Amino acid sequence: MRPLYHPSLKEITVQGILYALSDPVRVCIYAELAQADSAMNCSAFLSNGNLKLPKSTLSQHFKILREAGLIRSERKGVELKNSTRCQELKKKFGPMVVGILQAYQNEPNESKH
Amino acid sequence: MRPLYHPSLKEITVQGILYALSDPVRVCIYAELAQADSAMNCSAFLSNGNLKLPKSTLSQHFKILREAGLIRSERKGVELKNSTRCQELKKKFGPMVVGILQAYQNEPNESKH
DNA sequence: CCACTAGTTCCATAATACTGAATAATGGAA
DNA sequence: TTCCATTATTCAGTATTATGGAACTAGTGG
Repeated sequence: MRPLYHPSLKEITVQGILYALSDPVRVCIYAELAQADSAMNCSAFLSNGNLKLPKSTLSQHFKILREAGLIRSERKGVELKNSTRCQELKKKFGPMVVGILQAYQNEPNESKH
Repeated sequence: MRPLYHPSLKEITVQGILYALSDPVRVCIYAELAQADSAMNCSAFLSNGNLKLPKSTLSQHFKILREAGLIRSERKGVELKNSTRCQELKKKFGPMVVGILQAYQNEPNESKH
């Protein structure tokens, strides 16, 4: 298995972030990670109420979030612990990412969780 | 030709906006419209330096921006005058859209224009 | 070593996007 | 009005990208 690639802050682009968050599943994952007080592993989303996706699809979504620079994934034994890189991103992109999260979380959308 | 559809503020969603801005061409168009002091028509982007796309493709991109609620297009004779709906969106989504624009425009990316 | 769990990779299928060509709509000139 | 130039949209074929089941890799514990 290949090592997990995390882009450096320099390599992260607005475009990459927007692309990663353009998918409903990925915003949902990201928003949940942002709200969580500790790192979550991928399989926490396997039967997570609204998200009913096979693990191969989830794995792909996590990869896209990771390679866009939105999340950090650390191996802990057999599982991956995922957390957001919000603080880092704030330094580079200002209020963009938090703005997206807030707008998403304020939205009166019932199919979110 | 069908009439141009513009969603009402209520119908505009974070997800729709993120999807619309997930494409490099569309962010480019949107950023340029946001910077322009007057409405621009579609064909202004036909041979606009970095954007070298057929008009059918551009037309599709404008449609997506419009139906996501990001821009407003008004027919003026044979052309369309496009402008952003930034002010409206600010009311509903707070700093999200402006945050995206600022981050995009601050980015030291040479292939933007 | 074997079984179990967590994620990843592969690949066939499904869904989207791109774009040249045809079409529609408008305005102006003859 | 009729014709023509201009602007933008629609259509259809092709190309690109996403999805998800099956096979696989890796770590952990018995």
